[in-house]
Amino acid sequence: MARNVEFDEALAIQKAMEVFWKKGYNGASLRDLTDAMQINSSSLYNTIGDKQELFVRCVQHYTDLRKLDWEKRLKSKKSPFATLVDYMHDAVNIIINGEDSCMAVKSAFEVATNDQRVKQILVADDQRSYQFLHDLISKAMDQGEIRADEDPALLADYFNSTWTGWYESYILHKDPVKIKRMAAYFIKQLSK
Amino acid sequence: MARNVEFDEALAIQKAMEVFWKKGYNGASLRDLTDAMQINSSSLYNTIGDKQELFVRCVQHYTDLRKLDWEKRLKSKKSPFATLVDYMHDAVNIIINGEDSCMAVKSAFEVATNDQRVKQILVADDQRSYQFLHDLISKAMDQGEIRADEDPALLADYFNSTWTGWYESYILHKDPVKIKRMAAYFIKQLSK
DNA sequence: CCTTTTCTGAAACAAACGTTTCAGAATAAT
DNA sequence: ATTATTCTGAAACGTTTGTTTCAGAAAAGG
Repeated sequence: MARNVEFDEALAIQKAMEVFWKKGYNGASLRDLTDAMQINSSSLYNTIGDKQELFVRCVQHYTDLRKLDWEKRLKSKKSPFATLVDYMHDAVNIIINGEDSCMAVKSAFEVATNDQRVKQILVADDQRSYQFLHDLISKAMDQGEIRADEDPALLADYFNSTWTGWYESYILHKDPVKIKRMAAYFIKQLSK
Repeated sequence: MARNVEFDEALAIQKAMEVFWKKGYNGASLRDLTDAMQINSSSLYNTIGDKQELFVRCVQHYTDLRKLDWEKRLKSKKSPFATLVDYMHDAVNIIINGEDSCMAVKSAFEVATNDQRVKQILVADDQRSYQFLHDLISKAMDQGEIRADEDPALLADYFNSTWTGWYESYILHKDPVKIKRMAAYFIKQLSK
């Protein structure tokens, strides 16, 4: 008996995510957001909610995309170690070619200490990332592709936390070679 | 022929730094800042300048403190490797016991992409950190304390970027053991 | 002590903030 | 076609933002 929502909510979230990604939570104003989403603030408040709720949805969306990527990679027909190397390679390219650093990392430092819902989403994301790495590392050890004298759980944690510093390094130095050399060193250490 | 500034500027910068450190640049309001500094905004604008200028001064102050710490450590009478291990140990304790993560890291992700002056200060800080590590690693190699088959420049870069991820990990998981195990693994890899 | 310069406190500033209101347009079901 | 319900756009809401103003208090130098 009534009208339907006019705008594409998924698309609007995507656009809002890009704004938050670039400007951060506090740096993005509601005008910035509604301009990008191409909707009126009344529509936003009627459907999604306030700024915090919108941010939560955007972070969720961001981590959903990563989840899909990991699931796809786990189905790869390459060997576990080759899949790991591919993943590392792609991640380095994202750091080097991306316009902004990882939204999950930025959000962890800016808002995860204050907003428990955001923190929870990021924790879940981090655990999936860990699981992905742990899976591949364990399999690679079983197949003798990487040395098996280390704890895969430790290696997964270590791997998982290594990226973040590379993002920071690239923000400061914009030096692709630096990142590539660190990645190569990391891979070399895993295998030997 | 006239009055002197009434407040202690160094102390005021220290207080402002603590606010920025905790809330970030965009999250800290001028009221938050002047409340902590215990000065009127007119005094702030007469002496230091606007919010951006104040932030620059705070980041500068933060990195000055780090510089002093590195200089002190370089004068240590312990061996280079022992100094490195001490440094790592202290850094882990700061991550675990500190109320907030590193202000340099937070600022890199929040403002270094927009504010060139802040970026410049952080780059200089990063280079000093690199130099500190490179010094110790080179000396430790010369003395046979760590294996000398790696490039000290690469190791210093790698070392330098490793911390950041540990801060993120601790924000999300608040797990001291996780951090300590990663630190132990790192040290073990250097020496063997 | 008096003058001159400077600093301080409180108030005010316009602009921007996140959010709400509401009349009217839109549309699904009757 | 009418009705009932919902969505949209523009405007306005009260706060808070960063910044400025200015009268008066403070004090160094003559």
